[in-house]
Amino acid sequence: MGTTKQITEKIGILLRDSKLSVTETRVKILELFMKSDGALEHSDFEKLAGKSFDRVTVYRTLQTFLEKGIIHKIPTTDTSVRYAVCKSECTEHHHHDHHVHFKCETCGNTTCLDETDVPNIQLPKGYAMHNVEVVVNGVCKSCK
Amino acid sequence: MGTTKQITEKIGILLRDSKLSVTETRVKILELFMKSDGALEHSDFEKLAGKSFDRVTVYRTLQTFLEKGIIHKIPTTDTSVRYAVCKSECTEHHHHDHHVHFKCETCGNTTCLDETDVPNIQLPKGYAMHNVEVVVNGVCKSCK
DNA sequence: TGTAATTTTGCAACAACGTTGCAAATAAAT
DNA sequence: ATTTATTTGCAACGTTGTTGCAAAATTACA
Ligand SMILES: [Mn+2]
Ligand SMILES: [Mn+2]
Ligand SMILES: [Zn+2]
Ligand SMILES: [Zn+2]
Repeated sequence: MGTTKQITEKIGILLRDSKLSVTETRVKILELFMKSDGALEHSDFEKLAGKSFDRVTVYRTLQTFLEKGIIHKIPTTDTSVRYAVCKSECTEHHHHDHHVHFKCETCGNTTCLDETDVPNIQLPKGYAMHNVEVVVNGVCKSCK
Repeated sequence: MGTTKQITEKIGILLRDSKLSVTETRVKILELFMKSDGALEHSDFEKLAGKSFDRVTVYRTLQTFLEKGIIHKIPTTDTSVRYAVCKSECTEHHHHDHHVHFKCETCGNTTCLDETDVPNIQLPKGYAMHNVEVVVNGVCKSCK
């Protein structure tokens, strides 16, 4: 994962590549993503970072990152929205997160299984497939 | 699908089988589920049924149906929660909705593809799988 | 069928979440 | 360094979801 300094530098490059100004909030939020091993939801940022930035700013920042292909959403069955950082293949114009997500019923963490590809699905005739989301529920490695 | 009278009768049986009182609200909500071809979310009931029942009652009714295995949730990437009626195999103690869900990007409808089984997933070592949720995004038959 | 016991509903009040407009602060461009 | 463009924080507001409680409806039972 690298030192804090390396991470900060990496984040600066990532933001500039996405044509985004490098601001304290954006850097801090990306740091939290990179230091966390699971997906994060909106309320996590207030918990993890204290009240160091405004709720509104967090909403706007996540929205911007989403549009730029820096983070992606993960489906849930509750009213929360979870986000995780994308791999380098994602761009402003196209997301490529073809991996499986795992939700641990014990610790509650949601993680990207980057090495686990989503399988082929055979749809009924007449349906056009654009992308497939897979979320596996169970018990994760750490909780077993 | 049957006549309205047949549906009402079916709903009465379903409720009694689940050891639930047969109330106007419950019958009405199940009717809306059965007459809709897609999944419904909370706000749909207020739209479809006018203000004929209270918001709180809808929340409580959906919660009850969920616990009794009458409906199941479908994952989303926004703050909504979608529900659809279960097939007969689901019980109070165990859900068996091993089918794929489809979200149409054109009409916005989410449907259960009851005939499309969720595929096998090979998880990394150390993970225990309990169940798999699959949501396919694309364009549905009617919108094509 | 009538009455008592149980369950469900609707209301009020509240808390949490999410959005918008706008002025002040910050970052980028020159 | 100054100007220009972007981002942030605040206030205000609307929406969504929760809880306690009394009234109403349903069920159980005589
Ligand atoms: Mn992911
Ligand atoms: Mn379904
Ligand atoms: Zn875990
Ligand atoms: Zn459609």
